[in-house]
Amino acid sequence: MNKIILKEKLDLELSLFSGQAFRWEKKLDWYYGFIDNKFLKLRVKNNFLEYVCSEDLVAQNKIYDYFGLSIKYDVIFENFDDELSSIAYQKFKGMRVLNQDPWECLISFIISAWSNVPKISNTLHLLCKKLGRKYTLDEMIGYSFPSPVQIADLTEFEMKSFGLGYRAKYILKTSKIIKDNKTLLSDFYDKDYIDSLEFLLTFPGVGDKVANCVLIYSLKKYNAFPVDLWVERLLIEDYGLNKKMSLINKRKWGQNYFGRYSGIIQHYLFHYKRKYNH
DNA sequence: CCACGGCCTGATTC
DNA sequence: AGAATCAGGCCGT
Repeated sequence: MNKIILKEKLDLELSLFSGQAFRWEKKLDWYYGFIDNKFLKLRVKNNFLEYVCSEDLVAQNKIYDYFGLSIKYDVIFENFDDELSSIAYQKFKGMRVLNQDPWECLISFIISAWSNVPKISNTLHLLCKKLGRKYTLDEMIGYSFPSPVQIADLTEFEMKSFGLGYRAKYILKTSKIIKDNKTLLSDFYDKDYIDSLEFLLTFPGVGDKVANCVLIYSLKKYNAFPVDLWVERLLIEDYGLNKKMSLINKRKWGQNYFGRYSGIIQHYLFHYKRKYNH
């Protein structure tokens, strides 16, 4: 067993099950899933993040980075004077915006379009079970996320058997674009928000919302601001935006109002709205 | 540039 | 029961 000292509060339940990642499983007090493409389990105990790896050891800094633990959330929220944001922060303290694998994140959010969390999880599981490498840890089985090449070689018929529906061709086309250019996504770590956004928008099945999800949940663009159904309702009902305003203008308004870390604040507000307001 | 309708699918509702 | 409706949007017109 390995340990990481926590200086920031970390709530695994909130971080892993707040709609940003779809493949974690909880059993007893452990959370099983993949970080850096390696199967492991995690739990938090007495200010330590404990973890056990299946085969290959995961570098400690990769885990640290996955939960974005170098970012001080207290500072972000203390420096931003907004009642609803403070309430959401106090309620869900310990919920971290993850830095996932960009490739898996991209596919996950293309699948998420006009769908729901259980369905997204199920589809991803079927896809990984079909193509991923199998790992075991305790009694749990995990399948790694397939590469672009592996997915690109599937037929549309096979894809639809995962329940992908009309998204199947988006996933296929996107995989084929990335297939021959492996650094295409990780290159965005070094590029700014606008360049990354514009490039992501060229992928089929990727619009403004999905692109912003990939930017905030995997590429560390902390001012990315996905406007989904819930955030849109929030902006209209709680921040007085005009219903008629276009989605992109709502997104820009959010980025301007919530500032440099608007994406992190967005995640708290999204979770708050979704949980308490329907 | 903006508004609108159609869309795979599985769960839930009536 | 079986038809409508709904759900973390995107694309084409």
